[in-house]
Amino acid sequence: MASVTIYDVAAKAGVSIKTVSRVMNKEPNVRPAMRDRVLEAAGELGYSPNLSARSLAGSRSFVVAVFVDAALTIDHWQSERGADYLSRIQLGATLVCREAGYHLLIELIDNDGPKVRQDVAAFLAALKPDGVILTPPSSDNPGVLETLDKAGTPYVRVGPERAEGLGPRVHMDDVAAAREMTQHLADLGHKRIGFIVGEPRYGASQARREGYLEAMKARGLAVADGWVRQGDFTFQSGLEQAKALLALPDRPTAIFASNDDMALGCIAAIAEAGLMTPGDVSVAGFDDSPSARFSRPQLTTVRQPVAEMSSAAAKLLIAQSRSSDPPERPVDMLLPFELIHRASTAPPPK
Amino acid sequence: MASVTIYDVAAKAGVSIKTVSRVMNKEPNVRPAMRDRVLEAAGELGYSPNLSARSLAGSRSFVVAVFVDAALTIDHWQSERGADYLSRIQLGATLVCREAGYHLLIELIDNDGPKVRQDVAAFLAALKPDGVILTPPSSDNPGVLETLDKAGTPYVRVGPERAEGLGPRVHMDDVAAAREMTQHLADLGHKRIGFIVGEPRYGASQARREGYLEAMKARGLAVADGWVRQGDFTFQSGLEQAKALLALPDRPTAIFASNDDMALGCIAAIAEAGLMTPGDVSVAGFDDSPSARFSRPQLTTVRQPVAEMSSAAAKLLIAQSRSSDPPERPVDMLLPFELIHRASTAPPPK
DNA sequence: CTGAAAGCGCTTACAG
DNA sequence: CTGAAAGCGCTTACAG
Repeated sequence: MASVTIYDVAAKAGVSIKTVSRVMNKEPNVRPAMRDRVLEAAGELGYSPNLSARSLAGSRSFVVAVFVDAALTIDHWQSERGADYLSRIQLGATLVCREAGYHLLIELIDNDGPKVRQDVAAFLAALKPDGVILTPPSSDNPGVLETLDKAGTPYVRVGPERAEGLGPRVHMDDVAAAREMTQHLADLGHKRIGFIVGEPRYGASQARREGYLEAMKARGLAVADGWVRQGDFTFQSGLEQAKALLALPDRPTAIFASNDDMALGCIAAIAEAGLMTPGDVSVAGFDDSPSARFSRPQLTTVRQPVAEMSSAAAKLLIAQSRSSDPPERPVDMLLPFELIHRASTAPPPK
Repeated sequence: MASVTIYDVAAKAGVSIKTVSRVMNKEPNVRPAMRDRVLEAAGELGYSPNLSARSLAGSRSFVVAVFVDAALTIDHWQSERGADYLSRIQLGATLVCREAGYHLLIELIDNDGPKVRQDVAAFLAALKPDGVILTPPSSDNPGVLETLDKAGTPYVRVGPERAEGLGPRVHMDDVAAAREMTQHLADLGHKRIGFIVGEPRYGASQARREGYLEAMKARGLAVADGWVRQGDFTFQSGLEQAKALLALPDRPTAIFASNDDMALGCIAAIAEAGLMTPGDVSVAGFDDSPSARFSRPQLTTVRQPVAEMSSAAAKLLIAQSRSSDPPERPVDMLLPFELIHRASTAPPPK
């Protein structure tokens, strides 16, 4: 019960606590013999430095925080929708933290609340995390960013929409991904390709639409009235918008939905209309969510490097906290996406 | 940058730091006028007590940890399967923590590793969390439980398999849930009901099989050879075992899969065999995962109170950390499941 | 109801 | 290469 402290280890090893501290922190200037003696004593005693004491006395807390939007989280809970994006964010970050002896803290943020700045400032003052990983929409929240800057807490923005000059970011190219997926459909021979836009509050929604429009233009394909439809990232919206697309006089032979949930809705709508995917209508999604492989046919989609982005963010923050160097050149990591070709896309019917 | 400390607030309010401390901790014995003065000073200064200092000097850390299995986590990542269970665990706990001013830490545990005890002991010594939420299989890991007991750290086991006498637990009745689902199928008129068992390492797998067998027996329904098949909770295993069931001479008219992923595999297998769900074969799942509503037909399944279990666990731990009372009578909370009737189950074909 | 003193377990300068 | 002193920002007894 009574914890083992640095004094116990120092006494057992017959050295000063400062030497124990040096060994535990892998600082130089300790003779190998001393080091071994300390390590042995620490091992026998089962000593593990108290993080609070380290944090209070020193400049590091060994804690990395992830800011997650509170409203989105509650929404996911209530709607029983998946939280796949956040799971992946956490997986990537947790693994990196663990390897480095850091700990990951999940912090819920009211991005739209009137007290975001206060909340964030209070959190930073209380916890003094060595770094913060910002997930959307915190990644673009000026109040959050400024508060972090003011506190001098390093952070990395994951998948932000607004460009540079706003602090380090790790992201992927949504425009290019949507462009390539549209090209894939065009390459299969589709000329009439419909598109379902995602929830407008997410910057990614606009980026994906842009990529679609660019590719259509580049291939000289017309975008007829009613082919670009507004969804909201839910299965239901995909179902409805696909129905609308199928009801069009000159209906598309392919539908590109901005995320997998909507794409699954499209497949359901196509089946309900008595048509086949991909025989009559091809469907492409975006995300590579778990359900993309459980659908029949399996979904052609875009794999986002979500876990990789958060791993990269965690690594950056940990490296920075270790070196305490000035944040060198501005970080701007672009991670590659991947087109996953599965069974939901095929050439259009003859 | 330079943090606001308790001394700044005390100076500004013209009181001692002890009084500030009393106000911040809502301790009694402070005159309302004093309290107001302190609160005002704290507000103007934007003061937020340093958690490390609080933890070091006091007996609370305001941190609740969730133990998550490392291997499972890595597995989920690599297989790109969902981590729905863990998401729900976290959602429930995070919300409660935030409301109470606590912080949630995710800690990866090597449940099968040779150093679990050491790892856990080191974590507890370093972080001194006020409580730990154990998710399966940590909930049943003797090494983990004993280490927590030895350190005197309060914990709650979520969904453990082994019964009482092993510390507080919050769980649901898997046997009853499987029994009721089987009864539901029998009530629809099914007499030939197949069952797909889950990954054997999970205690829930056995419990669900037991519930199925109990209900079959109670209804006087025979369980023919080959009707109980071993799966592993993956879509693929559900697909394969359903194929095997459908190939049986006297094939079942209903299949009850131990989780939704396998149930979705069943639906796929039924379609591949040229049959209809539920027209020819009914399918029931277990979990109410997000994809249960994206499938066609939508899945009849069991909703587990996962978020509710972790909320309850977090509440218990926070209450205990606040009162520092002896852990009263042993906690054993049984939370209700819910049968979700959707479209994948119907009477058997005439 | 209020406060002065001691101490939590470390790291940070600073000496030698 | 090693160590003695001071201090991080709080809470815990203990006085009054």
